[in-house]
Amino acid sequence: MNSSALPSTPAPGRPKDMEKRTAVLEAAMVLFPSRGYDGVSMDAIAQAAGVSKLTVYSHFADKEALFGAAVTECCAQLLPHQLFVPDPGLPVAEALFQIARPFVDLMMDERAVSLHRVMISQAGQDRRLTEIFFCAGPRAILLEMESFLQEARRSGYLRVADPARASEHFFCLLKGLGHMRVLVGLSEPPSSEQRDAHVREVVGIFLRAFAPEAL
Amino acid sequence: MNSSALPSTPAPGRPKDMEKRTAVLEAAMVLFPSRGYDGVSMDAIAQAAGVSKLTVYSHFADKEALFGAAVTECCAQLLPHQLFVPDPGLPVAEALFQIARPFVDLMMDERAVSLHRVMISQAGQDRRLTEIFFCAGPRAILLEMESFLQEARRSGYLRVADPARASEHFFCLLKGLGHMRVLVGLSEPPSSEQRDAHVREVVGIFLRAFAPEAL
DNA sequence: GTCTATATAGCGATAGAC
DNA sequence: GTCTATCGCTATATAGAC
Repeated sequence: MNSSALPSTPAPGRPKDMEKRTAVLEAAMVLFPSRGYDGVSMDAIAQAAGVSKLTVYSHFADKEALFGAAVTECCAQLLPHQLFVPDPGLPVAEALFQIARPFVDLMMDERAVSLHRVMISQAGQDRRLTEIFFCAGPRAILLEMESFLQEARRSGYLRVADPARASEHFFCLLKGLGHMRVLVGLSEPPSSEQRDAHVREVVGIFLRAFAPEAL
Repeated sequence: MNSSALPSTPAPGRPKDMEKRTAVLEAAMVLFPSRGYDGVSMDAIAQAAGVSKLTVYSHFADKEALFGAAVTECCAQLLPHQLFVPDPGLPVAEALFQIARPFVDLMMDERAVSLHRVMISQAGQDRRLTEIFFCAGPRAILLEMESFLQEARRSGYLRVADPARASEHFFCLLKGLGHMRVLVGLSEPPSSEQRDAHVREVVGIFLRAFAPEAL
């Protein structure tokens, strides 16, 4: 598409183009989650990016388009961070802990919390964007867990009739009331020790519910 | 305070006062949760209430005060609706179902969902308001469940070391992924049959995790 | 392609008539 | 106590100079 090797006309003038575009996008990725869609103006984004407002409009059609790009990029950057795959051959309880502990850290991450807030506050506005968020976030994690549970069932370590549903239960327990409290701004994220204790408790419940042998 | 029996001066002119006040408050209780704090203007509230904008300002100091009153009233109207007390003498599984089923209905109630959305989107704005919401909502339900679990433990029907934590787990499982999907606007609330099945599954998990005998 | 300056519109909150 | 009309401010989006 883009001819980039012509000496005379090296594509009519776009050297700093991408730099400014990413500056704008990065500013939007910080401001939108932290202050909400209505809470941040195009001026604020332009100022934070160190460019003029019209430069923002030259790269993104309007505010909604910039918001969509920012959310999409946030999803992409937050998730692959760590896709919870436990070491093979570990006892089930340990494997579950290795999956659960980074998940709790992710859920308490300030950026993830802000992203949740802004997606919830924009519910019903842009369905395609919601699906992007959900598929890149919750859905991806759930699928990872589902395949782990299928393997554990095949090996006889767990008795899960419906791995997809069991995955939902597991992560809902992990989020717990703590996530809700942080989401509404009532609590600070828990300490590392509190997270450890919480994860251990949840893993215990999950095992009592789905382990083949009775405790 | 208010002398209401003087024939000559029946309190200098306040007959329709409360009527308009409630009209304004009811309009705010509908509009704020559905369109968000920034999404609704004082003009819109005045128009929906059928009064002038200055009438709104005569009853509520500013937009924040009106928002606070609306949220507080929403909490009061949504909760006492049904404070989940099961019939005494019922089997534990049945009692849990009687607690859980109306809770799921409440969580899927459009007004409750909208209230969640607006509280989450306003996180960090007004801490006192957040506490009003949390105490009137989640906290009240959790305390009810906690006392039920204490009684069940005393009777030997359940083996819950920490009733408060077990209550959290129970309701987090009940909310499940479905609540999240509705919250972000990805799914419609589930059908009555789906809710039944979900509640039965969660009660089963809870019992396998906390019942004294193994399944 | 980028910036300063501006058009247009809507917001929260207020002043004065009845 | 209630309403019409308006101020002051800020937002999105655009027009013209370099």
